[in-house]
Amino acid sequence: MTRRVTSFDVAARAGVSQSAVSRVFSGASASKATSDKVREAAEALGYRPNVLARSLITGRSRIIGMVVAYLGNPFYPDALERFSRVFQDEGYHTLVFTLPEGAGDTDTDRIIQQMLDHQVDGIVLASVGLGDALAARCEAAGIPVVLFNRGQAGSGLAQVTSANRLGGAKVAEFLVAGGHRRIGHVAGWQGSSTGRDRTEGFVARLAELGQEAVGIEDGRYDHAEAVRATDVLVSRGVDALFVGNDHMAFAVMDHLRSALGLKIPGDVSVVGYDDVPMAGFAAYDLTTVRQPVGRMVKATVSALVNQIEDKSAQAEVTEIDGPLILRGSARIPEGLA
Amino acid sequence: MTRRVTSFDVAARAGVSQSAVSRVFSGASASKATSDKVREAAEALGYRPNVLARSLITGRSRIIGMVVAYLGNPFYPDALERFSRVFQDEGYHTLVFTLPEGAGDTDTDRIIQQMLDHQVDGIVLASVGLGDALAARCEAAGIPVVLFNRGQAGSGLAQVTSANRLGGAKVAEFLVAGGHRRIGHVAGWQGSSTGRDRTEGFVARLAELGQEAVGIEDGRYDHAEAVRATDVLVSRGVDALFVGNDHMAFAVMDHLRSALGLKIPGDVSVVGYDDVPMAGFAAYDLTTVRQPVGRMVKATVSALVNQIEDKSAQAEVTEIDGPLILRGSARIPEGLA
DNA sequence: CCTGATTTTGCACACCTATGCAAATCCACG
DNA sequence: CGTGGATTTGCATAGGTGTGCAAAATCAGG
Repeated sequence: MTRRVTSFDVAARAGVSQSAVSRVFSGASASKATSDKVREAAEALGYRPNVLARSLITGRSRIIGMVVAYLGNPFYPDALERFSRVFQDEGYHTLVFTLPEGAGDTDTDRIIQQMLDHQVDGIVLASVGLGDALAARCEAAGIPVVLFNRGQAGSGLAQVTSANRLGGAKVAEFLVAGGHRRIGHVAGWQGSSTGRDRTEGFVARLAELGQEAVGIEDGRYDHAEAVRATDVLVSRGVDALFVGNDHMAFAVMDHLRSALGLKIPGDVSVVGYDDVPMAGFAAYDLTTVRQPVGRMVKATVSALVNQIEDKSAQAEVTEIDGPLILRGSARIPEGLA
Repeated sequence: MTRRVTSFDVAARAGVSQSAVSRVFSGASASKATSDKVREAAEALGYRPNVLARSLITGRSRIIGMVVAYLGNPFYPDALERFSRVFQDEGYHTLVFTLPEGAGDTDTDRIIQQMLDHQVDGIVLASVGLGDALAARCEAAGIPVVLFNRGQAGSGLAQVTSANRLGGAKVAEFLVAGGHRRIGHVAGWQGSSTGRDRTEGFVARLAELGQEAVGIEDGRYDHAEAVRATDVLVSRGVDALFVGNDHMAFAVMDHLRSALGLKIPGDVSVVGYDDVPMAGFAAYDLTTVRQPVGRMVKATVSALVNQIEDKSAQAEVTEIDGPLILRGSARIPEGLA
């Protein structure tokens, strides 16, 4: 295999110095004349700047570390695909880090170390399941971080979520307006801010409307747990269930229909959260609160890039509102179409 | 922020030369004595070798380029997550490249160029939707490539697939044994080897059993196309459908039940391909051929790593057999439990 | 203790680009 | 043409590691 073409080769051919070549390709000042000569020579030789050498000296890799924990919930692959695309458009690339199932401190440390090794310019933490420790250490390492779909109160970290409290409230209003009087809640993991916020907004609005949940069970964003929670709530005679995310809602609906023989929404109305593509499939036809993935991703990227390019930029906290999508899994109040 | 700790700092503290430090950390020969001194000093200073500098000089980045096109089919996120994990264990990392929807040659070239820029050590092409051009150019660039879940006859490229022909044959046997006599096929994209192979195996076995498909329609691995195909086949009075992958099978089942009011498997049996997690959900309970993702991923990684570490290693072509998973979406022949 | 074979070590350079600094060039104006 | 100021250019070095080569150290054996 032939040797790589370097900036020296281009310089020689263009009759200028290596630094001139460097300046042309890094966008620094250069006269029209040399710029033209350099570009022509580069074109002829097939020259491309060596990203590694460039990163070595500038200390910027144009690589983003993306930490994910569980792609089984289809919300995340969707987000990941968009992230990759948007970052690509911004001239960054996405290095994926996967945290093992029951990730302990050792694993966390190893991941961080690996990200530091690769000198990632920024980090996206894209999973509610990631412990606070990880975020704290990234922060400590001096690398810009944005939490995606996950908050952390008082941490001073940038974060992008949907309007979870508001979303929970919308569901409460919708179910009450639908005439439900025995409402249960299979909550998102209460160890996560998204889970807690949705639950809080839901409960608060319910109270304002003069109702109280028949029961609240933590589904931990897990299929088996959600099924267990469903059993508990059904035994208390619920006529509607607000489920902490779509992924659990599918398990809940399956269980209600197949194992318990209940009709949806005849016997029980079900409302989810996320509006993943599958929610629109006829088999579920799930009424749910949409998380606007596209806008959330764009906001995350822009917040991160801001922090990278202007280290003094302070951490933004963004909340994006999403609509309640009406489908067939929950009784629809009269006059709402 | 404080300056990075370099191998010189460690050398100074350990009372040896920088090259000694380098040798210790790159596993070259070094006496026990210096090795100990160096490790101790490194520990004390918190030294870690600079990956960029190392890559710059060795020309090996320990980064794998992973090209994906569509994560909407849950088979791929599952694979991606496993890839990331297995590569991590092997000391590699995964840089994700996303190909836009209707990717033309321009996009393809750009992706390749970016992978070359980052000097990836190897490439995994993980999507049936990727054109042959991409694979050819990676090959031409002299970078080891493995096709995942995708073949390319006579290309000389390494590839890992499931036993698609055999899988198709299994479905044919199963449906015929189940007493079906009007069998239709919503095929996987016939522009891909996986799609073609499954169809071929299916058709051939059907012929051996003295039957012929009532109709074969290309579903192109797309929801809308699959629905269209279903309409065509139902109009010909099918009593069973073999669908080219689970992702389409869900759309087919939704359409059969909701739009056409047919019972599964009462009126029509449905069999899919992949056995993605969702296939086990009660709402679909899909009988399907399992693609053993775990083993396929391991085989892919091992084939790629082999090629990277021994450039003369020839491209392996691996086919992994997977079982037919019996569930409730298709009539089960007597005596098969 | 000496010799030859073997291992370990240090020196110096290569990898390729960005950038501070000073010299050189350019431009406009008197 | 001369002068001051603004731009452009080249020189030299930094960024941190791996590695060929020769010198030094170690070891075994007589």
